[in-house]
Amino acid sequence: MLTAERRAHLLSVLARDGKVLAKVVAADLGLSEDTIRRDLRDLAEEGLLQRVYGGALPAAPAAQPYLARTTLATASKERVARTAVALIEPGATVVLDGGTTALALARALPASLRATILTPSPSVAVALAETTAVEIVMLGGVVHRHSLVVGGALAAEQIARVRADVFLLGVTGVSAAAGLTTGEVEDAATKRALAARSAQTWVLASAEKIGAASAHDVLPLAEVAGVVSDGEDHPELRALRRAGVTVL
Amino acid sequence: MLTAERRAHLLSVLARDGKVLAKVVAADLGLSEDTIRRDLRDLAEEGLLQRVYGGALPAAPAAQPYLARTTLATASKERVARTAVALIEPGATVVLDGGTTALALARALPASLRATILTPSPSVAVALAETTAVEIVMLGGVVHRHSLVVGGALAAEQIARVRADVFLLGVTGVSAAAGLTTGEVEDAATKRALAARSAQTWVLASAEKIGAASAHDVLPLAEVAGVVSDGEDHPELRALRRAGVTVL
DNA sequence: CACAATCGTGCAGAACCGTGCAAGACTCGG
DNA sequence: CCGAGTCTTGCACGGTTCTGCACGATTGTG
Repeated sequence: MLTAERRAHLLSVLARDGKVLAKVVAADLGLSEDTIRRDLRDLAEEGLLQRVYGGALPAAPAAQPYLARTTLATASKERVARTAVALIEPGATVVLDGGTTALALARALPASLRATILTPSPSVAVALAETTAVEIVMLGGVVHRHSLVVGGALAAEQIARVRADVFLLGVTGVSAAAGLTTGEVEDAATKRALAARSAQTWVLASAEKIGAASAHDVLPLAEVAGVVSDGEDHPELRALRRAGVTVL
Repeated sequence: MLTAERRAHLLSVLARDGKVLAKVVAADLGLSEDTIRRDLRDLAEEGLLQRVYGGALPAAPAAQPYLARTTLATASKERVARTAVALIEPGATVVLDGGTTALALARALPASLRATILTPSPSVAVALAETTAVEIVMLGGVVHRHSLVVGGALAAEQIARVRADVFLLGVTGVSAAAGLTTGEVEDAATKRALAARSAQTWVLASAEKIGAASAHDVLPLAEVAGVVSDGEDHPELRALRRAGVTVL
């Protein structure tokens, strides 16, 4: 029996029973417990299982690497994401902003979509790499800790050389009165720059953003192609429509 | 019996049983184990099977050597990460490469560390943002799907304007004979460029990289300040030390 | 606290590996 | 047909890796 075989057997027992008892497996395979223990030690070293007294258990649920903190996408954000997918045409060059709604959109993209997606957000880039086959261009710059988006001179310089078909913009406030607003002054500048270099700008705004206003202006509503939201019956959405804004 | 015949037989046994035992096949064919071993070695070199102690197994589904591992930082990588933390001095400007070992390092950094960390990897940037207070500079460029690292002209251009104190380099192979190697040709170029712009380069190499060689040369060992690894007693590490390489 | 199960470690024997070497088989030009 | 060169094969040797056992330490249990 080969070492690799034996280890595969250990892992399959683990998968089947949810645990491995060194003693039992040793008897099953006709080997000494020492050998099994050594295998378990090595497998634990590789992170494939978790060693415990008497045997082993499945590896600790490998602490979700990223976005553990980034709050999970709410149902509202997911609805917005699904609607916004339709805005991305095959072959287009798209700028996908940062933020949890954009992240939900990145995850909602069909795996087969062919497009080029530019993003200022490392977490969006990771999500895209994991779940889609699009070409991903990461903007460089200083990473803003709270919003997880790049900014600064380096980002501005790169943005100035970009030309995109669609910009999917995330903000923290959308209101008929205040327009589009966000909480970070520097993010606002980056978003404005991205909008200026894109043929169309669509706003991704989950329900709780509607009617809200934050500290820094991003753009007036007149400069965007429309807003993607949910919760049709929200009075503020009606106000936006009356003001001539397209709302999906 | 012709060599080609014999090898075809080995592969068919492998396909039938899922494994090949050198001893058994040698007896079956009436040949010495040496001959079989040589065949297995050559077939493994061609990537048609995977050599293991005692025989061979089907070639590893070389598919996703990166992403699958992204989630699990093995104990070895974590040890390397903890050792490497000492290389980052407060206030320094550090380039932290991509890869799982670098990711483990990002997570191992003390939350209070003050430093500027430049990285070509979105996942490293996310990890740094989540667990540390360092200033994070994300390099821009096309995100390489497998390695989760940026590359291309945009990245090269930015790197050319960087000047860092320390570069913590991740590779997939470190050997006294082949030097530092990695699996992606473009990543190799990016890593070289980063090394060229850093005062010191240290290699992060968890145990399984030691003695391994991949397809593309990154740097000769002479051009790095040292290698951070674990598994003190590895013979290849002794060889590296004899060759004058600093090993932590 | 006492007892049993389990663990880690050191050790020796066995299995396995790579390498060098020599004999034989094959190839190819003359 | 012949001989030089190359390739293949089996063997011998030294080194490495794996495995089971012994022993003392550690952990779990009543």
